[in-house]
Amino acid sequence: MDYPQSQGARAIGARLRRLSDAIDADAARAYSVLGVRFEQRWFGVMNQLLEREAATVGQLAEALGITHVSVSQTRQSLEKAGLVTAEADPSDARKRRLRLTAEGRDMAARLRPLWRAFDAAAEEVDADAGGIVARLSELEKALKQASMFERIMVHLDKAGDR
Amino acid sequence: MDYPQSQGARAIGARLRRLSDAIDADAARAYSVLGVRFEQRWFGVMNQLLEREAATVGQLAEALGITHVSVSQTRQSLEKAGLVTAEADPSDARKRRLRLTAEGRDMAARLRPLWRAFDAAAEEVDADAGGIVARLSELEKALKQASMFERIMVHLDKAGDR
DNA sequence: CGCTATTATGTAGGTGCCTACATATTGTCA
DNA sequence: TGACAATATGTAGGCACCTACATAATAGCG
Repeated sequence: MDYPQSQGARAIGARLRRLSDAIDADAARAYSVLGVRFEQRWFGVMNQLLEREAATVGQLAEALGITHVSVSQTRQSLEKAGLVTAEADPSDARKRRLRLTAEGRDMAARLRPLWRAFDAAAEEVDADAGGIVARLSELEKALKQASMFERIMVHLDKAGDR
Repeated sequence: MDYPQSQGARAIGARLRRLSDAIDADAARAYSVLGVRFEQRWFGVMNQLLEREAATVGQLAEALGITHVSVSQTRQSLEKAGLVTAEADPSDARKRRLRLTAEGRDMAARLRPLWRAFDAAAEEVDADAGGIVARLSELEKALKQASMFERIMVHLDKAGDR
């Protein structure tokens, strides 16, 4: 038994990160094997742009559940790679409308089999891990109901009572 | 239902990361409320040094399940903060022996109640999320048995057969 | 219409980990 | 004993996100 496991619940944050990093690294490796330069964070944005053709930074952020800053930064590297274009929205100069370029669409088509394989691998792993995905949903819900910070503070106050 | 949940298993890596980041941020906030400057990554190293008094970079890396590079970098910021000292091992000049300083011990003592509160909060969340910690262990085991990369490749080959 | 509040997105710097590569030390073997 | 393999740790750069702060545009109100 290694350290994270020996620590029970306390190492949960660290374990989540390491699992995430491991999965990301494996995905990167898969792209690399196909000879494709691809940033993992592009997937969410590209997938959304495939589904809806155009979207603003804010819309993507909301849809993906990340900050607008992350979307903005991702957008910049996507543009640099020629996969996405960004233009001001006609009805509101603050908004930037993002679209896949033809090259972006080609890339997505090319990666479709790989993304399918990702899906299959992920479902397999979910089954092997006793339904981790449903548990993640529950964890997200639990933290939305009461954040770790709030919980920590409650226990800290209790300790202070002694 | 937001995007990560709507994507089922495929967004597992991203979800793990976001949960991890959220928990880290909450922990950071708790330290901040106590007026303590503390890096989350210090916890694992400091806890080990409390338990065993001295340890090498390699030992800590193995115990914590992270790379020696991460330990080395953490050690450097801990030293800079005056919480840890590092000296060459008497029996092997390559090895660096790390120890908590008196200041490091004081810091740990001071944080004990907070770490206790972390533990309690984490166990609470584990219970609320239907035993996520055990599922994480199963996920770790599943990925050790067959990595995401290997699984992706298997499915990719299958797709190629069509 | 002018002012203020709100909204949209960008810049800067940071987090905790990783891989690739590098250097120095120790161990082993002929 | 010397050469080479193995071991220990460090440097550099990267990843995908975050918060704080900033600027510009729009909405709303008197």
